[in-house]
Amino acid sequence: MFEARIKQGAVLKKVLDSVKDLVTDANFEADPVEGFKLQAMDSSHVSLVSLKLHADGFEHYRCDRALTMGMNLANMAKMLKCAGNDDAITMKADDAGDTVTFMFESPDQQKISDFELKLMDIDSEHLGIPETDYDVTLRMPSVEFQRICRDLASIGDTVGISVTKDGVKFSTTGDIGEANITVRQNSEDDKDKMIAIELGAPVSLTFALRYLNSFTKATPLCDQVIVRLSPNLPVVVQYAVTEVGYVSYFLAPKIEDDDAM
Amino acid sequence: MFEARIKQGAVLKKVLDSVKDLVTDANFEADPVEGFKLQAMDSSHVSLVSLKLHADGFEHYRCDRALTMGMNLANMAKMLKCAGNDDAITMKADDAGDTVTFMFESPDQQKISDFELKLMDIDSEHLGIPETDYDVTLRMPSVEFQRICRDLASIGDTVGISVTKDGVKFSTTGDIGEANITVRQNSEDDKDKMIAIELGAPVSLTFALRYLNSFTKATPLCDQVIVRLSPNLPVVVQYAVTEVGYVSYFLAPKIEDDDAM
DNA sequence: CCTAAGAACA
DNA sequence: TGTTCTTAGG
Repeated sequence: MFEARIKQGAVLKKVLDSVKDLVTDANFEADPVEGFKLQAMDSSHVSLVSLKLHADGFEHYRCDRALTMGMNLANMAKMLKCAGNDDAITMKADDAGDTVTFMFESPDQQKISDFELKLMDIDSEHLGIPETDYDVTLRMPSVEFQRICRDLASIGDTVGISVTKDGVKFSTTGDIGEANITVRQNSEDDKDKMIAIELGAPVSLTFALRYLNSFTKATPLCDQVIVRLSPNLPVVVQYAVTEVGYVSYFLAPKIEDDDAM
Repeated sequence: MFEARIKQGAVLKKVLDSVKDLVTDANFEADPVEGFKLQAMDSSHVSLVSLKLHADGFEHYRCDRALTMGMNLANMAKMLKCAGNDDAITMKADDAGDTVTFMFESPDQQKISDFELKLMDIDSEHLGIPETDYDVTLRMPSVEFQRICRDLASIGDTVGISVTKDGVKFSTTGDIGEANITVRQNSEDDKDKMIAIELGAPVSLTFALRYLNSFTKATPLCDQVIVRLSPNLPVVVQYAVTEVGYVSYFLAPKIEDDDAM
């Protein structure tokens, strides 16, 4: 028996919106201790998404034993769209069942819905997510990161990210020309606008913008995004799910990276 | 000679928006006593719409003798869109003419427009609208009814509506799973949010969501919708046109209904 | 917060 | 031309 209730249903809706464009089918894992999580590669097997919602992030969480639930994320998202933004959402599944139920309760309890989604068998490839210290940890407003990735994608296909202690330079080149966007570290009072760089060593790497732009679907989740970089390692783009967990994306750098900033 | 003036032109615009998606061409009837009305089947001949605007709902109403005016509703809507929402609208037609004129007057009389629409000959099939007492009369916020029909249509094609004295359950089934939405009767102070059930006997019927979703195009007309149900009879979905009349829709139930709630 | 209308994209 | 996304309004 698995049952988890989140009061702010809008959070779960946003979480799903942030993964459904990247991954079509995936196994969710409900774990008695670790909570509710998902790890999957995108459909083209290039990038990787890791989602974790801690057990104690839920208003109520019960999971008798670990459960793997294979879902079509588009269909799951379709159902969650039927929840009002103020509704509480409860997910339920029997240990031996082949469905998961989403229950929506309006704040005044006047309207109660339950949506039952058929589960599917999905081969779960095991995914090696590197546990490392990164040379660079960058924090910046998630909307700003989204804007940069979107803007550069209109010029070129890849982005070079070069970080020094002063700032970050995002660069691209395309048929029509080239573009560089530099943002500086600040010590903003306003935490939402903060740009902070933790730097072990300067780093310069190149990534496919197409995937980064998919990652920014998670922008509505939180005000700040965290980007971690190390040479020859996948970049980590991480969004906090307020009070509940996080969504992280991983993308290997292009090898033909030039080290110059 | 027919001439009818309505001060709140926006009402007439909304009325037309609520029928034009369902019916392409139809005969309006102007009657000296009964007012301005329309009865028509939708283009696929499955559902039926009945619109009535009472003579005394108009600021001014003159109709020397009954007049049938065949109009293309899309074209009529196109013209009415040209009226400002605060404009007064006057409809005029000669007894022997083949056009109808819509005159729009801005509140300050600064702008006066008249649009002349060509009438067309339309075979008027006679429509039998059942005059009955219904087992169930359900009143609920029109936006909530709209939301339920839209949400369920993303899962399945038909909706089962089961009414007991406590509440109403809307259910559907589709390829990806199933869904149930239950709303409870309340005694809300706020009349707009009222959900009221008048129940002779419990009823359970099934309808095609496609048509119900067309009906909900009338949602902007008023805050509350009235749904009347009886076994083996078409459902009536009725929207009041404030102070002026109503728009009613009729749709026969699916026969393969199971009676269980 | 939710809807509807407009604008931009495919 | 149809669909989607964004924005403005209720």
